[in-house]
Amino acid sequence: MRETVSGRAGGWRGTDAGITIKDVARRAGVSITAVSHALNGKGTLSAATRAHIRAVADEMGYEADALARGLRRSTMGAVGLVLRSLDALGDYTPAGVDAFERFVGVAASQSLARGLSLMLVPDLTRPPVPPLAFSLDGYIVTDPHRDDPVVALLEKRGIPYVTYGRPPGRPDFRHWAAEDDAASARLVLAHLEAAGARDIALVPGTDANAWNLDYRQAYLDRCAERGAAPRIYELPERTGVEGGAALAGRIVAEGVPDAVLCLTGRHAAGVQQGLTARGIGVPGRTLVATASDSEHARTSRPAISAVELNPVDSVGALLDILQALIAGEEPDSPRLTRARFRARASTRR
Amino acid sequence: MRETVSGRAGGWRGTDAGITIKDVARRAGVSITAVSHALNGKGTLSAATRAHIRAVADEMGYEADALARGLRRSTMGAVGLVLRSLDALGDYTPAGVDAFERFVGVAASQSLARGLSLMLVPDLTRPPVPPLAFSLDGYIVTDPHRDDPVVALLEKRGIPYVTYGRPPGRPDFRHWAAEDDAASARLVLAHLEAAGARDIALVPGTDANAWNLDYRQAYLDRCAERGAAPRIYELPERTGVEGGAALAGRIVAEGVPDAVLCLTGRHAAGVQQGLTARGIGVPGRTLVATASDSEHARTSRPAISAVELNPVDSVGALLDILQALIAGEEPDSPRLTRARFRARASTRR
DNA sequence: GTGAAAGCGCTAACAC
DNA sequence: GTGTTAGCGCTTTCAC
Repeated sequence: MRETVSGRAGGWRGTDAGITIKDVARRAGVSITAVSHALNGKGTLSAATRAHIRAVADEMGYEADALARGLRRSTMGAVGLVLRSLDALGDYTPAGVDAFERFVGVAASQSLARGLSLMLVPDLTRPPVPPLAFSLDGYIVTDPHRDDPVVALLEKRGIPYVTYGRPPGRPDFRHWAAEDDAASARLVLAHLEAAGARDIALVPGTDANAWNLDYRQAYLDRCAERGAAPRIYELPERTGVEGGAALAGRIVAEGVPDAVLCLTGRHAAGVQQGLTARGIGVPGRTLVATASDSEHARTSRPAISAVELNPVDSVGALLDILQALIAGEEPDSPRLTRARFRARASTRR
Repeated sequence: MRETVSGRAGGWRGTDAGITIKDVARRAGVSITAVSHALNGKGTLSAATRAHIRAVADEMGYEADALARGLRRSTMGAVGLVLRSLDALGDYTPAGVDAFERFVGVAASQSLARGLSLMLVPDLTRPPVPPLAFSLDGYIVTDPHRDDPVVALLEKRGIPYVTYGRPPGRPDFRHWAAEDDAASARLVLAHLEAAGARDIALVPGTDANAWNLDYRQAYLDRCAERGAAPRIYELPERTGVEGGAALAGRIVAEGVPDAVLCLTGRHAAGVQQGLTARGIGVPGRTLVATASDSEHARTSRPAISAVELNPVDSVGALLDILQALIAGEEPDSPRLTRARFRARASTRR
């Protein structure tokens, strides 16, 4: 049947394209195997045949069908991105949480530069599971928490994945990259101390991801060093600005600290609001800083000092690792990147 | 061969999963045809068989392979997103251009809610073309410009697509949605007039997309109505804040207008900076506003009044249309959504 | 009402 | 060196 242009796009969708390997083979006067080998640099073909086939294929504008190729156990040229923090938040577009939007943008552009497409995938463990989910070449999972089911699923399926932020409780897992949170924490704390703060309160989130855990540990270490009593106020990420504002009351009631370090920008904005509303001046009476820069931090008055993540380097490292894994190589990992501290008015004395 | 669990994941990747239709068929004691029909609601099966097959499939955790299914001309459950403005900018993560990051986030979350995956795809007309690009069910193309090659390619391929913003020069094309730019333009202009502005300059970008064109037209209409002389300063989008700052010199040289309306937030921030640097007070001496809210607009001092886009409604409309197209139905389109004007200090008298 | 069989476009053994 | 052939997992005629 069908002796003209064969294939899906031929009789299926449009008018053009849908040129198949068959068409190229016929036109080049060779077998489809030859075409496949020529275009994939496999097998043993004479340089001449190879060149000829390539020329014909180019001329016809042939593009191998990714589906058929994928079906044959090759790779799809696409990786998935799962944002666990947003899964946890239950909202994929929370206002003012631009760190993730930036991460997505950077991930998309860098994937592209490496010839990969990026597919945004929601929590893989909850239906409806996106059809292509298990056909992707690999995954980037951001901020997995302890015993993360998404990680477990990928593991079970044998799908290569890397995590942005070490998966807590998995000391043997090495395929991750992240900013050096412990170093960032020391940086902020040193800055606060330099501004005269001694009694520093920490406001971490409740997700059990490496970010929360590592900051907390660095904070505790510092307290131990200084002989200071730790003051930790856990606050669920989802409570946002309001949660921070409400928490300010409790903090004040227990004695105004010299500084408050909030892990999320929204909490920091809320805490600062709450403090100010209670007559506690920032940075006059106490300092406020956040471990993740966000629009809320930048637009608060005074502007809130913040650790600015480094999505460009982190995504680059993650893709390096992931591509190595997909290629079956042993990646050089984990990799730590450097975040920057942005001193703003909220900690300026 | 292979009488255990067959299939790709079986002998290919992991340990688990990769349950194929064959496995289900064997376990249910029926043919694979029966399984296919039962699970897709096709063919003529007895209710009992159907139910039994479904039960077995569920129990086994069977998920049809999207690749194989796609190969057989079904749908992939995934749509592509092409951001033309960013293609034009040559930078997928420009600082402060958060409108697109928001759009991506909203598009991802809403697609998910409809059981679609979203794949970010770069300029389809430039190699390397992402392998899956032509296998996707449809596309959302944002801000296509006149004679857009991406649109032409999709058209030629017969791939369903919708555009965010009318494709200029294609009056017959109806599969688009967007904020009502003309209405937004009138809103801003009316606001500026209410603040006493009579001589208003317009700073559009140079991309020939509907957004630039429609604002310009609305502006010209207003000038005609009022008998005012139009003052238009075209400025390439990519020039960003610096471009705006530089332009301010030219604007001042030609006489300080009562107000400047910039289409991009970065231009507005730059123009305001440039004006201020030249001793032209904002909002004292002249007003500044932008047609697209951005971080630059919000964080400028004074904060710049801006039209805030409505990605939630727009993306919803786009997906409605796209899903209808994919289903072969005639969609209800085009659809206009409502943007909001945010009055800020830069236009407050 | 049910199932055998023919592919979708491609890759990879394995002959020639 | 090159081509034949057997599938990947699925959908879909078309016999039974």
